[in-house]
Amino acid sequence: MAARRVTLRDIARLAEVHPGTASRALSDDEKLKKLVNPETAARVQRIAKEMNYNPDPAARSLKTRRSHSVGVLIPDITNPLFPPIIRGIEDCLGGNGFVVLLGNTDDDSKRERMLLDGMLSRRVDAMILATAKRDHDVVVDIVAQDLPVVLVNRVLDNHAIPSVATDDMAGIRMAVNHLISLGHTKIAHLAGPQEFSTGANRIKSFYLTMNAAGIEVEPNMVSYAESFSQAEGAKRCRELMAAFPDVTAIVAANDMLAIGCYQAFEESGIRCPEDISIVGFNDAPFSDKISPPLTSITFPHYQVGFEAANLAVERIHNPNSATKVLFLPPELVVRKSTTAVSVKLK
Amino acid sequence: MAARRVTLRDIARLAEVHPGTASRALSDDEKLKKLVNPETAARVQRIAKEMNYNPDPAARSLKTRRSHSVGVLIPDITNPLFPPIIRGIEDCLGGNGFVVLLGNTDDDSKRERMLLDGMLSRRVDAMILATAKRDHDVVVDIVAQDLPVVLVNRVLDNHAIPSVATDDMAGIRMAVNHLISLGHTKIAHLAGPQEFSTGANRIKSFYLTMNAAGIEVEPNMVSYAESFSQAEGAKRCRELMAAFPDVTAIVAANDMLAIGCYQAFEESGIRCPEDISIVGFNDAPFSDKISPPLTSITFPHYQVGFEAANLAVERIHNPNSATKVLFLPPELVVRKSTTAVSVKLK
DNA sequence: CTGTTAGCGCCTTCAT
DNA sequence: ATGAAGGCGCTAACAG
Repeated sequence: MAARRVTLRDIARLAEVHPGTASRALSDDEKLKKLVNPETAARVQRIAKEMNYNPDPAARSLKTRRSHSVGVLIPDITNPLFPPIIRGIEDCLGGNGFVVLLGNTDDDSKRERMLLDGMLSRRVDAMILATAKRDHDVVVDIVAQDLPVVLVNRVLDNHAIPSVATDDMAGIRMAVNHLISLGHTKIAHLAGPQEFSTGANRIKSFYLTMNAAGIEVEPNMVSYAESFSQAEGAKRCRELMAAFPDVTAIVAANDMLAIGCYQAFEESGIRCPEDISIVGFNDAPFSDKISPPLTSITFPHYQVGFEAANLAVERIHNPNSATKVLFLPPELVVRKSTTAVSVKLK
Repeated sequence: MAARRVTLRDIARLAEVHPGTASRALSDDEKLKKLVNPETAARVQRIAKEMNYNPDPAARSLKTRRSHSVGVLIPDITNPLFPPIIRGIEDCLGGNGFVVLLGNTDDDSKRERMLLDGMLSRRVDAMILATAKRDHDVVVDIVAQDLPVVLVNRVLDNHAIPSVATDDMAGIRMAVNHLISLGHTKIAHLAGPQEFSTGANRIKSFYLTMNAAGIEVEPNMVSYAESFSQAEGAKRCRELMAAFPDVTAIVAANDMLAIGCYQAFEESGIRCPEDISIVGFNDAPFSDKISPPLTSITFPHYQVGFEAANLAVERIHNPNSATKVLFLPPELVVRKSTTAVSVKLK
């Protein structure tokens, strides 16, 4: 079995033309294709289809220096934020004839480096990173190689690289204003790691929005999580609640952190939303199913992935295209974890 | 920038040997490597490292007919069951120098075919399928091409292909016996699609276990969902509750279906677990966070993926290795969605 | 132990 | 409009 693969020469022989001609007839490049007699071309194409000929990507790639693959680096596919983004990326890339090489970095630079090297040596045509730090060495390395890069979800401070994300500042603004409109003023922020744009922009927006509303943020009422994880959420929340028993609401930098807070609440018998309101960010799948259903900031994950892939394709075809930085709008989803302040007896 | 890539001839020239020798010195194949003078080999390797030489995968692949990539087909990465499995697959494969090509089929054969063709033409060294039907045409096509295949999560009726999954029958047995031990006898089964081993084995085990306990299953107290989705779960649950108001417990073929039931319960004011107990299957992430936390059958998703990849690697290196079918043990996780029967006033 | 040679399958410039 | 020829970077069979 395993019949020998049909090759360009096979179909050339059958069509009674030279392989070179067959190649042109089958070329995607319109300019080349026009150089061949329409009838011959048609015949070649028909035969190719009949034999269901597929050009060998290795051979083609050896010649053209294109692998028709793009590398995608994410922190961890197990984080529910990423599956829809990846799905968007794959759908777009697949539709354009590319294949994706996926890698999980766990936000560990050594791992990231290794994975990147592997992809580079496999000659990916572009990289899509969901792992970017605010000023990311790896990114500059890649651009130095003249390889197209696009960032998803996290962006650079200087917006120097094509990126697609949601507007973190706008999202947090909605979250804070929602709480304020509910009568809250003692609002804490559980911030994410500041090395990522997501962490940094969200905290910045928190301060800005609070100030704009004329509410002063007490020092230390902003707590820094070291990672976007449930465990960190729980830990920081405990500290926060101990230090500020009169806080009536928390803006968490993402849903994982918020879910960690749930755990801390439960431990100390704090009821949500009766005693405290909380809003998350990302609207991860299942944020609506947990108890209480989490008020969160949602954004179109799938589209973010899709558009990022689109930018990558654009860059591959035209490396000098403009450096687009695209923000898709977030939305507030009010569920059961937020409610109007009640007088809280100390 | 983008200095021309360093090639085998470059390092051969620097090492003052013939490219052929350099190739051997750098070969992974120990048998070949031994044919070269240790000193020469060392020199070549040193220079290769200094120049940080990376063999061109396209060229190598053109020659060797190996791509060092394996294709992975799953129904939908957005289904929370899959991320940990994929992570396991990637970790194992990555550790063995392979790269993963991922595709989402949505359980649609046309899509599957297309994706498969793409991967085949890219000369993947093996395929891992999480999409298998109980007798799967696509699978036989792949084996016909002499390409290693391994199945994850879903297996074939005849176990003719290397596979890794959990023991569905054992899992359901635990679920049913748990319910019985809680005093339930009016137990319904919300079955999954019968085209998949998961659906078929779970229903089979349901009947077997009920019978073994001397409980007769009333006709129609088993309902068939057309897909493993929340929507189907809700729909079938409504029908079930309407037809059998005296049911006190449901065994759902997976968590998605169970969550759908939650929705149906809520609609008709049925309390869980007070009025009805339910157990799911898969213990998807967040099944512990929903309300009430779902009693479910868990199994080591990551390991299942990892082992499947392992089998694939084994097969790549030795196509004639035994056709292993590996079942990892499931476990019952009791949470809040199941409780002892209470007398139910009609 | 090492050099030689001959492609793998495709694209593309140069002739014709 | 098509044929011819060379080579992308690497490996492997064959000499020496």
